[in-house]
Amino acid sequence: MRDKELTRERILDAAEKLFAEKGFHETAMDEIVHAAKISKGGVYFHFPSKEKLFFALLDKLADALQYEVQEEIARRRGAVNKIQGALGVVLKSLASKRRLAQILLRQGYGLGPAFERKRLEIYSRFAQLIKEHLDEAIAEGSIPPINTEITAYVWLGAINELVLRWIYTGKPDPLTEALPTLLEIFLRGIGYKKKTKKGAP
Amino acid sequence: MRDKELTRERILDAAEKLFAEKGFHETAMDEIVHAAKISKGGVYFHFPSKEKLFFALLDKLADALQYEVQEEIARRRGAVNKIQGALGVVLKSLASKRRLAQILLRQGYGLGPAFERKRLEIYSRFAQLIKEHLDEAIAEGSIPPINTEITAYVWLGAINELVLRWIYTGKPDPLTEALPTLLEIFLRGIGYKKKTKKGAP
Amino acid sequence: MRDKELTRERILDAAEKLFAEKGFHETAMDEIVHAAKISKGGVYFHFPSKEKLFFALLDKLADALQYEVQEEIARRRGAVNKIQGALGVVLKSLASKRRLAQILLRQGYGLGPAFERKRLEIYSRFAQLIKEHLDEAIAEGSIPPINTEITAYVWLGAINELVLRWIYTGKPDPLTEALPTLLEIFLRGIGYKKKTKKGAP
Amino acid sequence: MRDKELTRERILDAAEKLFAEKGFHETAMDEIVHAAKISKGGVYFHFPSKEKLFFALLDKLADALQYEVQEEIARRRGAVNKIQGALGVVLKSLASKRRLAQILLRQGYGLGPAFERKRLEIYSRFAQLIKEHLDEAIAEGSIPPINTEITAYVWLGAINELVLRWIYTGKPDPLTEALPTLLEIFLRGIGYKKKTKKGAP
DNA sequence: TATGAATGAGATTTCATTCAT
DNA sequence: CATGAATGAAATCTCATTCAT
Repeated sequence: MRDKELTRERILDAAEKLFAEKGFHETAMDEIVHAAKISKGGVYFHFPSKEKLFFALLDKLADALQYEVQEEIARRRGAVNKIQGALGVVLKSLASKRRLAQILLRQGYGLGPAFERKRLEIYSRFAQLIKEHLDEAIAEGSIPPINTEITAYVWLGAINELVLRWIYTGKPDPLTEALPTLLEIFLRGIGYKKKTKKGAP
Repeated sequence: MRDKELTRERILDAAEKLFAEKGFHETAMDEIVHAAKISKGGVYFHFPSKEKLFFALLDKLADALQYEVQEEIARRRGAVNKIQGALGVVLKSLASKRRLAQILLRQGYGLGPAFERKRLEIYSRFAQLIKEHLDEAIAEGSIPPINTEITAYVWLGAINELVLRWIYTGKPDPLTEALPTLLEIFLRGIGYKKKTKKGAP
Repeated sequence: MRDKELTRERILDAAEKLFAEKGFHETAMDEIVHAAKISKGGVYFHFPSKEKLFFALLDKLADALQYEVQEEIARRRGAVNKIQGALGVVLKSLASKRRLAQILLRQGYGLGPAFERKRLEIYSRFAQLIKEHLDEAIAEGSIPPINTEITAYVWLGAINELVLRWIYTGKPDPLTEALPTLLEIFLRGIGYKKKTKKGAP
Repeated sequence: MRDKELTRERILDAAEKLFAEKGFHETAMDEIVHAAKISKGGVYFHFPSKEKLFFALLDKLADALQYEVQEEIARRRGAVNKIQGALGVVLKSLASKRRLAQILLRQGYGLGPAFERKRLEIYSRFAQLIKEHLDEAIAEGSIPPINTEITAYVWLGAINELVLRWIYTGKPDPLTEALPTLLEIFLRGIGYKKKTKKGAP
């Protein structure tokens, strides 16, 4: 029982490392088998195919990130504040876990319909999260009405691109240095105006 | 003499169709050979490898799009106006040429370092274009200072994601329906304020 | 477990037959696969490339021949006598195993540097064997001093050429008919004088 | 007319260089075409196939070497003396023209029956030359009777192996350093006794 | 004579997956 | 649960040769 879980984890860890470094097609099952110190049959016992293994990994990573984000959201008050916190967590997480970023943001494109569906599903989870709080912010009156669905995808895409660029060029260093500009663009983009201290013009 | 160019085009056309439909790895050279009505050796005479063929295609498509964008930019006056025009052209182009979108935005991720480098190179061309005009807008005083490089990538990523989603879900239909929201978010995000008619409050 | 070894042998046997008959380049992996009654992947499981398979075969054959030679050497007394025995064994072996001769003597030339290095390595094993006993014969006083290294290669080359000619022209028939002349040339060449019965002039 | 010959020579030169360096199979017609600064069709105009080109080259080189050898033979008197001169010329020629050695001695093995036939034909030319003078030496009474055909091939093989080893290991350096040992082995091998000055025992 | 684009059969190699042990 | 030898379809790429210009 316990061992079973351990083996599964070992496989997922090996897969995470290799998929992140080399991509899905460039990684051979043999390599995963070797890195996980298990046999071929062993991997196929736990995961029925390479594709399913990849998807299981995506789910695992997305779940973990979503969990962190939701923790942060729960910790904060106010829709816009929650959003700011969430963005910060995402950037910090991706910055500190390069592999996570590589797999979640880079892999799963152009690998055929099944892969794209999976990616879309995962992204829509996060888009939904953003959308909800944007809708809440509008309801609160913190920001003017806007198409929150499009906005959510705009934000996801923006983050995706910035992180990808950071992975490859190393800029900005650290990645989180982009956070203030990003927040400025995002919040201004949705018409949010910082509350000024009393007596401001 | 002339025929040489024609054959090259025929190969590129076949490759464009197939790569767009099925992706890089899912497309076999045999299929391209067949679709282009040429022999295997013929393809390899013009392109030394499948990868090089793919890159040549990316360049060709990116060049065409960039050309359209720059035409539009040249046609307009005023940095912000140019930017608006450019975004419109990009969205319209991608909307009307699904293949272009599929190849430029979807392929080339997670296919290994060489592919990512190429994608980065192409994206940076467009980022540079955006950046230049943003800098100009700041110089003109049309918008307040901002990190224009990050902004450029934010925009590219946002467009990328929206188009990808459109390709898969068909929403929004038509894609260009997203343009007003997009412009609103983008322009507001950079602090641009629509010039109000004289006498407005 | 045991089967693994058997498969390996089956592949090597098929390769021996085909390489001997048709040469390295003229033999397709497909033919070996078919002759060995195994799958393509099966061959590649045991040998990572056609070249490596060829080298493994060379080693196997050279090992076997060397073993026979050393057995004969151990069986005899006296350096010159050992040498005579060894030459006899080599010629008899090559004469009775045409394939061995074809592969060891004919293949591996002009197939690129890696092949030549291998051939050189194998030949130097036999050259070393000859050299040792020549040195011993000198030490014993059976023959006058001479450059034994050059002599060893001279002998190898001579045998090589004779056997090659025999393979192609069938002359001399049988090959071993050349043995007396060969021994005469070789032994006289190193200044060895047959011990004459007592009282000879 | 003159140009035709020049082009032919340019092709042969390029082929000589490449075949010597990389071997027959490793050398692509494209490379020869490029090195000879001619077009594909041009090469095929002068030589109907790659194989024929190779054979033409072998003939050219063998002819040149044979010419040198015969010049030397004509210059000397006495069968044994002629033989000594011929061996010296061969070794000096091969030593100074590495390419010649590489092609004449290394190539043409294991490349299929046509190649072997060609090699045999060329070697038999030289074997014949040696045999003739050995027979003469016997007729002169300079050496005792012996199987001169076998002896001729023994010598050829010995030279072949020594030169091959020199090409790869660089030893002996210079190659001609092996000449005295070689002559000693060869001449002693055929029972030749150096004429001693008057009054020798 | 010369060119070089085009041919197309064929070669080696890869790799996800299976299954007897 | 685990092993790893074996499968076999499929993929990319090579290259001697041809032929219209």
